[in-house]
Amino acid sequence: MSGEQDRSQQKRSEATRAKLIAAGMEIFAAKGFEGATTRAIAQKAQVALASLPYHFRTKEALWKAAANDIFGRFAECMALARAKSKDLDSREQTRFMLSEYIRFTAEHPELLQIVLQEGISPNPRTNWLVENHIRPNFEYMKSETTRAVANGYGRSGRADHLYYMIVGSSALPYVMANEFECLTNRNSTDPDLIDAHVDAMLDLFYPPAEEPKG
Amino acid sequence: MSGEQDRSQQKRSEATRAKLIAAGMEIFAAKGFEGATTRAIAQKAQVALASLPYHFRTKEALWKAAANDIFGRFAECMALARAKSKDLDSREQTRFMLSEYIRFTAEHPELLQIVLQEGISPNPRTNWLVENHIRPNFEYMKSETTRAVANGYGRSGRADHLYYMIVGSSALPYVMANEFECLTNRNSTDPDLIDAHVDAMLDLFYPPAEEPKG
DNA sequence: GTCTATATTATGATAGAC
DNA sequence: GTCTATCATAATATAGAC
Repeated sequence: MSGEQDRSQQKRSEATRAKLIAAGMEIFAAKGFEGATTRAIAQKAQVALASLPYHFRTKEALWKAAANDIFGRFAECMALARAKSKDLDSREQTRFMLSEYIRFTAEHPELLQIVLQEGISPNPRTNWLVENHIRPNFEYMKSETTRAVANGYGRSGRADHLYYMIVGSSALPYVMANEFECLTNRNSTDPDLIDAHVDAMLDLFYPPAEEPKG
Repeated sequence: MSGEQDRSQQKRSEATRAKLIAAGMEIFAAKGFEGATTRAIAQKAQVALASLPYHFRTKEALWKAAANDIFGRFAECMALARAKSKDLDSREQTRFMLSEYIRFTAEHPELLQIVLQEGISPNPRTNWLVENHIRPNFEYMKSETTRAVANGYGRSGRADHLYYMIVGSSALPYVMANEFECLTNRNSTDPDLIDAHVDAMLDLFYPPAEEPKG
């Protein structure tokens, strides 16, 4: 029946789109927009080169689709973390959110890699990223750090510096996983290393409440 | 006289080399090795395209020359800082070294930008960078953090994480100066902002000795 | 919808005049 | 040593068969 054929073709089309987004994400993250080639993306996705302009019209449209995809996953992860931690006290909630942020970054370094690649030098994608995805997270992180200071356990100081300090110290081992391994002969995404990193980060930015003596 | 002509031509040749290195540094930092084009470099240097292969044979050789140049400046800056702070006590010395590191990064974001661009994904340049330039700095930073812990004012924890945490939180506002401005409408290299960032970093990683009470 | 084939442009490197 | 002109290749995007 043609109805079944339609559905089957639709599924195959959707699968091609998804493969292109996954391959694009990987290569955009690794090489940046200009360094990534559509040939390399199509090859990694194992589809014909012409599928890319067919599904996304341009390289830039694929890039935006990849960015939307990874930021969507990130938003889901953060929403889940917020739901999970809603009954904790303020300090423990903040600590949990930061630890989940670090773990997401370790599992999906492409997020920060794409942001970095396009945030370094002016290009048409910086503004798009900032207004569509980065600013909401920046505002959330600001509210979180403000609340932490108000409740007596957070670092004071400029919110914009604090944002970049937290992002930088959270993400660098995973963004530079390649260099990390080259330098230390260890994989920064080993569960042991991630745990140690999370502990060090929490201790640095939001140390636990001191045990009452005696 | 031909001797004078020789010297004059030698000077002009040296100037062309220097212009290519400066232009290359800027463009490699902004776009990465693969995203940078020799045409763009030659144009920014205001020399003919053919001057690049003449002086450096390949794009890769120019990239190495640019990396050597910026790491050379960095080493000079750190040596000077060490000399200047040699009479301070351990804590103040460490604080001074970190503040000079941050200020160098703010003035020369190309250093970390180049490291980032090539440290994200495996390529023939990662190893070269690590063994020629990054490892010595990593070892120095490790000795510094170890000494800080031994003397009771440093953060304990894994030295490799501490390295990436310090580098990430020091450099991100300047590496992403473009995004920073887009997001906050301020220039991260404003002297006021740099001072505030240095203060926040020192307070976070190496807080000053507590004033004795009364 | 997917493929092969191709038009067009831009790239890294080279040749040869001056 | 520097330039203009060019080669050979690889890039993005499109055309057209199936």
